[in-house]
Amino acid sequence: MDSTLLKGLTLLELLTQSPVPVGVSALATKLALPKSNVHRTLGTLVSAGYVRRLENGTYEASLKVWELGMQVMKRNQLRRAAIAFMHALQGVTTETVTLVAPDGDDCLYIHQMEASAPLRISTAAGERAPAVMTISGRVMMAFYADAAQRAQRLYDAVSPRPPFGLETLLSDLKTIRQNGYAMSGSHWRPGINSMAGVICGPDGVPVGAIAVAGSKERFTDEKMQELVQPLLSACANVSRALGG
Amino acid sequence: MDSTLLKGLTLLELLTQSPVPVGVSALATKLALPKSNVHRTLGTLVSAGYVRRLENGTYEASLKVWELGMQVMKRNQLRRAAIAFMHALQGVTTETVTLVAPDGDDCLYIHQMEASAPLRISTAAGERAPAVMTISGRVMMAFYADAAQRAQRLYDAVSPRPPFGLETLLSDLKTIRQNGYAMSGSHWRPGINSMAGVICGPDGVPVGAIAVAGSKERFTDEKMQELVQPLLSACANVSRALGG
DNA sequence: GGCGACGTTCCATATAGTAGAACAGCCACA
DNA sequence: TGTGGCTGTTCTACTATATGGAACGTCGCC
Repeated sequence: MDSTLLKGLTLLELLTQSPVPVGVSALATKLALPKSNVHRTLGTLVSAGYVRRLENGTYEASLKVWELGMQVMKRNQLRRAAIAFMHALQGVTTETVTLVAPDGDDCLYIHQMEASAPLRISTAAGERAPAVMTISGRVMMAFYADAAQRAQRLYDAVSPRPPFGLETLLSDLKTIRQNGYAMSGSHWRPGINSMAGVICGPDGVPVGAIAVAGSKERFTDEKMQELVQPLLSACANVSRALGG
Repeated sequence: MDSTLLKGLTLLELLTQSPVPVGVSALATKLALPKSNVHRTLGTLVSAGYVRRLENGTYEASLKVWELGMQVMKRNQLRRAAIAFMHALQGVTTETVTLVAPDGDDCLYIHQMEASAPLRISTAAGERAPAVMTISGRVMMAFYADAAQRAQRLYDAVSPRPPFGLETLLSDLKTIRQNGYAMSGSHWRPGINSMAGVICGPDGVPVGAIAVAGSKERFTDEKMQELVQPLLSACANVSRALGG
């Protein structure tokens, strides 16, 4: 099943995750592969432009992966549909507005519009977090048809074990479903208030979420209450733009 | 030389460049490869998470490439060093500020801060353009030690043939070198005024450029003149932050 | 000066990818 | 309602291609 390709991709992933250039030996031990093998694979990755070889014989990922990735993101339906309405929402609040998509057990941070007073602590675009631990993830989970089963599966999958029980999660999801939006909790990052609404596709299945987050002191409960309607209408507009 | 890996990467590039999902046959003919081969390769790309198979048997690139690419970009030295000073520059002007890096014969658009009145026509982050055709590319070319040779090579490489002669380019570069910055031209995109300064690494070699661009009507010659000093100091600051 | 760890090169072996043919499903046109 | 031509997919014998151990040259450190 194309083990060579698979190995090359794994190698590329390792390099993209490494904060510093890596040598052949380190990569070889990490992949449990002979040095000569890794060396040749690195050679082809270099000749394809995905990896750069530094003068001291170490290797690092080039920007080619990023360039390809940006082409993909540029065409992303969710982002294209959401970006205008996010701008509008950004105009109403002064906090950080984030676009999130579900991806496996996690939610993936697609786009972020930083507040004028930027929120340094928050997760940035391109990162991911367990769905159970974020309001964005929760608001999406709440609106799946099989919400309860899915919640249990995701809850069991997350490690380390969350600081709350499964029952708490399930009742939270129920509340979210009733309200139509999710709020605060600050389970994921302490000191931060946040709220999120769900974006649904044509078939009513959650395909994304818009979240607003700010520091507890500035982004008070009152301000959040004022934002409920703008947030919900933004989400509704995006859902409609997607054909829902 | 790991032809399988090379082929898989080419396939991935094709998919990232395609605006719509593609079928096996189309990919096979484009790569001049047997269908069965492409089919198996697509299978491993899917199992690795880089490609998604749609229900109608067509394939499209997933966001995994983008996710990896964002990890690389997050660590990018140039971007990390420049972003704060770009923000400062953005505060002075109301136009679009762009960070550019040289990459082969092209310049690659690393980061873009949109103006309050956004400039829709300009090239976006993740895209690339021939160095000869942009002020950002020109300001970097002008400050290489072998500027003249490099200019000739890049001039000959670009197609279609530029609407200006090599002599014009060389004299332009000379002017740029004397001024310390590049201005306007609007060779690449008509109706747009633009200016750029160069960012140099520790060894004095150009490693990037900062460009400011706006519509001819709003971003007048006078406004550009006022921006020369802020732009140059921003570039100098970034160069210094890089150890230059 | 020599030990150890590094990146790199080489080459016989067999494994893993190749390519063609055959299959099954779909759609369009007659 | 066929039928022809297009999909994507499966299968298999073949051989070209990746494999991995051993040997090489080089650097830095004790």
